[in-house]
Parts: sequence; structure tokens; C-alpha cells
Amino acid sequence: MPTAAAKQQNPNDSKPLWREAELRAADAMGRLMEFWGFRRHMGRLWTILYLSPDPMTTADLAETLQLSSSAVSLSLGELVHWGAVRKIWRPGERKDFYQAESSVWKLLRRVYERRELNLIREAIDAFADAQRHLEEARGELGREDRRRVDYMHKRLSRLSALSKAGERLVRLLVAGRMINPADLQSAEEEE
Amino acid sequence: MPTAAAKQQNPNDSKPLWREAELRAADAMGRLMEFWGFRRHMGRLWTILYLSPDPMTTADLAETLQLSSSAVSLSLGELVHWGAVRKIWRPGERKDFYQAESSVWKLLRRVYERRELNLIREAIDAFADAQRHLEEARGELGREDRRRVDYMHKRLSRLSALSKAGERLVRLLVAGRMINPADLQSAEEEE
DNA sequence: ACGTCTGTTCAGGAAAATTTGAACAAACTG
DNA sequence: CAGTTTGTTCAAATTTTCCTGAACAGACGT
Repeated sequence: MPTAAAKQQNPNDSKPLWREAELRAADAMGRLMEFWGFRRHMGRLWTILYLSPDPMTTADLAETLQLSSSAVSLSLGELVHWGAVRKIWRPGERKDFYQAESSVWKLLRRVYERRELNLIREAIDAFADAQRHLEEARGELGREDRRRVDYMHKRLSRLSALSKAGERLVRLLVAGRMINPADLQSAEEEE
Repeated sequence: MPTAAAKQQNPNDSKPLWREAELRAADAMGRLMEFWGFRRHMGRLWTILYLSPDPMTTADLAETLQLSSSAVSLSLGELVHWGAVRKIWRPGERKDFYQAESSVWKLLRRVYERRELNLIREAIDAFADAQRHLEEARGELGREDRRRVDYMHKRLSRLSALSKAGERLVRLLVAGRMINPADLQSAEEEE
């Protein structure tokens, strides 16, 4: 009996018939993930695990996706860090086994919470900083410049309002509550 | 009177006092845009225009952001393509002037509509393909493999359901209608 | 029609991100 | 404790992306 559970049908047929389908799905998810700002391989690895009934080892994954063990280690580590993959310990086995977190919703939430919210907050801070900067400089300016600075200030307020609306929106998403996109819309109407 | 409207206070002071603030905001937006899968410079350029009361020329922009004219042309072109910036023609002026589309909401919608929806649809198609592939191969398999393929098939159905829920969700967003994140959640519960 | 001004495209080069193989570290086996 | 096996880290190399300067093309004024 082979070390890892049913991996391939015949010992001499190295590519099971379903491999093609598996890779196709994995790649699609890889693209999504890449677009979402993660490594391509993270999506691919996750998908392979997600489609597998049994936990897999890093060697299985490297073999499936034709990756070096270091690449697997790196991306898999990141997946574990994000809680998208869990390490499974099997008594009597030396290798680690990995299993996909199968609740995509949970994962989405976690990412929005940890990453997107921070990003938005940073932007909010930067806009506020810029405004403060303008206010400090305002005194030393001539009439024409003052008009210009006031304009910028107003626009920055609008960007702030928008970002804050975005933040609220993501918060609601994370909380699983209803979202009204019109909030964004109204955030940029004149006050 | 200088060609482009009030650009700097003193002819000998090349950096207006507000430049610092402007750049700070522009960079923040650049980061957001980069994260969102666009070029950094697109966010920066848009912000400079957004903060300017008057339309600006490519030369103004290159000067402000310290970019080569080709870089400005490229990113600005893309912004125009996305409708984020409009070309303004001024009678008697040979240069083109540019102005930011100031409705961020409108821009968000357009991007989600043109880009994110396509992306999701591609993923949906890929999952469907993978499933078809599995169905075709199923006949030639032994019992053990068949069990495995059936498992994959079920999981792919779940990914499909999720993607479709995501698609609906984005559609609602684009339409400005209320969104219920719980739809995603329920998309991955067993049917 | 010619020269000038403006914007775009392109090939080359710089910078950034990914990937790998090898060295290292840690955990287990006999 | 020595020898394996497994996983991680690191520098180097590759690939990819981005940016620039120069060549090109179009529009305008004279």
C-alpha cells in the first residue's frame, strides 16, 4: 500500500485521468487569487487540496502542480497563515498533511477583515494627513493659492467620505449584514 | 500670463506649498489602485487631476509626478479608456487638457461591470469545463477512482455555486441594489 | 509645403517579483 | 548518537512588469 492514500490508479500510469480537470479548475482559481493580490500558486494549491477527499502532503502537491518543494513550502505556508489550509497531523506519519479550509465564505471574510480594511484605513489616514498639511500651509498663501488650496481641501473631504463609506461597507460585509451600495453613491454628494 | 492656468505662485518657486499634500494623497490612491490591479500611476494621475480645479496638460502631470511623457501618455490613455479621465479640448490651445471623472461611484461600477464580472465568468466556465471533463472520463474508471471523481465533481459544483453567487452579487452592486452577503454563505451549504 | 509642437509607440534597460537549488534546521528512526 | 527524512530559508537566476528616451506620426500655424 502506498504511503499516501489512493494517489493514482496504476503504478505505471503517472497521471490519473482526472488530473487534467483538476488542473484546469486549479488554474482558474489561481487566476482569481492572483487578481485578488495573492500568489497564483496559492489559489492552485488550495484548489488541489479542496478537490481532494483526503489530506495531501507537500510532496503530493509538488508532484501534482510540478513545483519545487520550496515553492510549495512558501505558498502553502502563506495559505496556512491565512487559515485557508490546515496542517493535519497523522499518528505514525512523519510527513505533514494538509487540508483545505472548505468554507470559502469564512476565508473571504477573513481576508477582507485583515487586509482590505487595513488598506482602506491607511488611505483614510493619508487623506487626513494631506488635509492637515494643507491647513498648516494655508496661512502663508496669497489669495489665488488660498482658493486653490480650499478646493483641494474640499475634494480631499470627499475622498475621505468615500473611503469611510467603503470602510463601513466592508465592515458590513464581514459581519454578513446587508449592504447598500447607495451609501457609496451618497457619500460623494455635496454636503 | 502662463499657458496653463495658475500653476505656481512665484516663477522662481518651482514647488508650490501644497504639492507635498497633493502627492501624499495621490500616492495613497496609487496604492489603492495598485492593489486593485491597476497601475500605480493611474491612481496617482487621477488624483492629481481630481484635486485640480482646472484641467491639466500632460506636461503639467509629468512635471508634478516627475514622470516621462511616455509614462504619462500610457497611464493617462488607460484612464481615458476606463472613463476615469476625460480629454478636454480648449479652443485656441494645441495641447490636450485632461480632467478627472469625479464620480468615483460611477467608476467603481464601470470597473466591476467590465472587469470583475468577466473574471468571474471565466472562472465559472472553467469549473464547468472541468466538470464536463470528469463526466467524460468517469466511465473508464474503476470503483475507487470513480468515488474520487464523484467527490471532485461535488466540490466543483460548490465552487460553481459560489462563483455564481458572486456574480449575482457583483451584478447587484453594479445595479446599485442592496446586497446580502448571506447569499454567498448559503451558496456553499449542501443542497 | 515646411517647421514646430504634441502625443503615441517601440525597443531597450531597470526594477520588482517569482522560482529554484542548495544549504540549513528540526524531528524522528534505528 | 548517527543517519534519514521532512520542511524552511537564502541567494542567485529567471521571468515579468514597468519605465525611459528616441523615433515616429499627426495637427497646426505660417
